[in-house]
Amino acid sequence: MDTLVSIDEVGLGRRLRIGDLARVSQKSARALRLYEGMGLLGSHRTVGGHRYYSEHALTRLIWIDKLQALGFSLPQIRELLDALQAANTAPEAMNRIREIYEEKLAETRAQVETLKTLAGELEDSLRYLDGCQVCDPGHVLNACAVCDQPHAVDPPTLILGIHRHQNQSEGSGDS
Amino acid sequence: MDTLVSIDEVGLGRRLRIGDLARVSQKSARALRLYEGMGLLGSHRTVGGHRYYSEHALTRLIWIDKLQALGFSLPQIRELLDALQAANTAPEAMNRIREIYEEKLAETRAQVETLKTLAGELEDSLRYLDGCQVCDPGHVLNACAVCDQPHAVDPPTLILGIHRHQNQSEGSGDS
DNA sequence: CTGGAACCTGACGCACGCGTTAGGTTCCGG
DNA sequence: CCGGAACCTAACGCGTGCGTCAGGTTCCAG
Repeated sequence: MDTLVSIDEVGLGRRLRIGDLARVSQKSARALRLYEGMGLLGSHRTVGGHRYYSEHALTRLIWIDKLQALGFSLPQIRELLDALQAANTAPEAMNRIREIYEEKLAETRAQVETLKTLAGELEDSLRYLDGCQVCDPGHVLNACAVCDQPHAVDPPTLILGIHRHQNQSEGSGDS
Repeated sequence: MDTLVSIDEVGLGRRLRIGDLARVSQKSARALRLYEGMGLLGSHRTVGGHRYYSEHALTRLIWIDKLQALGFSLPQIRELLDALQAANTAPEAMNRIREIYEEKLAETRAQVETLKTLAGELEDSLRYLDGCQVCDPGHVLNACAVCDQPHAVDPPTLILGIHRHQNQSEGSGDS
């Protein structure tokens, strides 16, 4: 069915080649080699030097992907793994993970709030622009520049920033 | 022409020097010059070449900052301004803005959902790690590697990715 | 008028996460 | 056994957003 190599019957686990893993993981082969070079992902090699991966590699890649989405850089992910290696006992290692995850959780929640706020500002701006629908279509941009027609509300920040007067040269200052 | 009048009394309002603007905007002077070079921010110059900004510059910078937080790159912000310049009528310009903002709004909402999901996974992982608290402190990392103690639930993805066996070389034995 | 702070224009550096040749080797179905 | 697809390493390139000299000029309080 799949282009996946003949695997199932082998019983030795899934031996994915780099192209296969790239496909299933949605990463490029380049990325996989990079991750390996950075110590984020292991591989086996054939005598000829070709990489082979077990199915665990996919788990690892999904993990990496999520951490990336959470804002970890690859070096940071590396540090996380290093911290594990450095730990002598399992609880010690897990506590390190816990610390990092807790910190990231707080960051992520904050980021969610930030984005929600910004989304709200986008909504405000879009609502504000509804007022522009009624502008005279012949209204010259320069004469309007974010519309001097009466609006129900004050221009949101995301609109105000667009105002003329800022780009190359302002005319003599005047509101 | 140039209303380079010395507006002493206006005080804090107008005529900011680059260092002043940098302070109030939380941007570096380097960034301000960069923005200007990219056409995102205008300035006046003294005869000697020093930059001066009106208070509108701060509005523009706040705008830029929010767009950056929304994921716009500086070139994209530039394009946005270019699109405005290219528009002949105000409604045309505003419709362009509207399109871009609507698209970004959708993106942002999606991003919020993604981050919420990931935050949830972090929470799951932290809860899971609670089970590790009871591990034998002498538990050797290699013998545990994300703990082989009984947990109430299955390891979340953000924990599974940590499992040993992936880094440099796997032992051939599957676990 | 003067001195030191602030500013100016290059220009190079850096961190990040890959993409993309280039030139050669290996693998595997037929 | 063969040929083309897939793989290998090495190395340079790119887009993004600045930081950071270096070397010189300007501004303004005193």
